Amino acid sequence: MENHSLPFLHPSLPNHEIQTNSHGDEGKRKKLEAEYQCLGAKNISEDRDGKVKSTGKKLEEHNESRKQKFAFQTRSRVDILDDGYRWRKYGQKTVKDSTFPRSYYRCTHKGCNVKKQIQRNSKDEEVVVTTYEGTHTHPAEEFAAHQNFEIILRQMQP
DNA sequence: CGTGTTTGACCCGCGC
DNA sequence: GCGCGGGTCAAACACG
Repeated sequence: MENHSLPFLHPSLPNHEIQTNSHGDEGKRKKLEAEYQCLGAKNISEDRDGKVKSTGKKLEEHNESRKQKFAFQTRSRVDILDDGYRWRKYGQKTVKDSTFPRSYYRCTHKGCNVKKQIQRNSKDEEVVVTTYEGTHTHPAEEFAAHQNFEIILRQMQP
């Protein structure tokens, strides 16, 4: 409330738990939660150099910038929540245990490699699982983030 | 024209 | 080693 940016995009935010509003797939949710916590604990190195010549892995930069993942669920009809950032879709895959595909977004900014994936639950169509990965290195645009901030907060509280 | 979406191919880790 | 599941690339396309 004191900042313009959303709380789940802050680097200093601890690992928030996934909203346990689902009345089904509790085991799966717990598994997902554990996975996310594990991912948040360890650092994920991104080495996607296999495109050109994957003769060997280049670990030139093993910086300790741990990519944190943060997932939460919201109840909304539309799966695109404008959080004040500009996202460019770069992929869409179908997950096995879900009838709806999962969309992959990336923040369109120079040097800001923040990824975000949006998945809709197959059981409850209204439930949208949003997973953020990384931290923005630039301020967000301030047009409608305020409104959506309130909406998301309202949806996140039990 | 510039920017974002679509969509199949490709890559990679993992289990068998 | 091979198939599968998941993540990404990038060319083609759509739209202002």
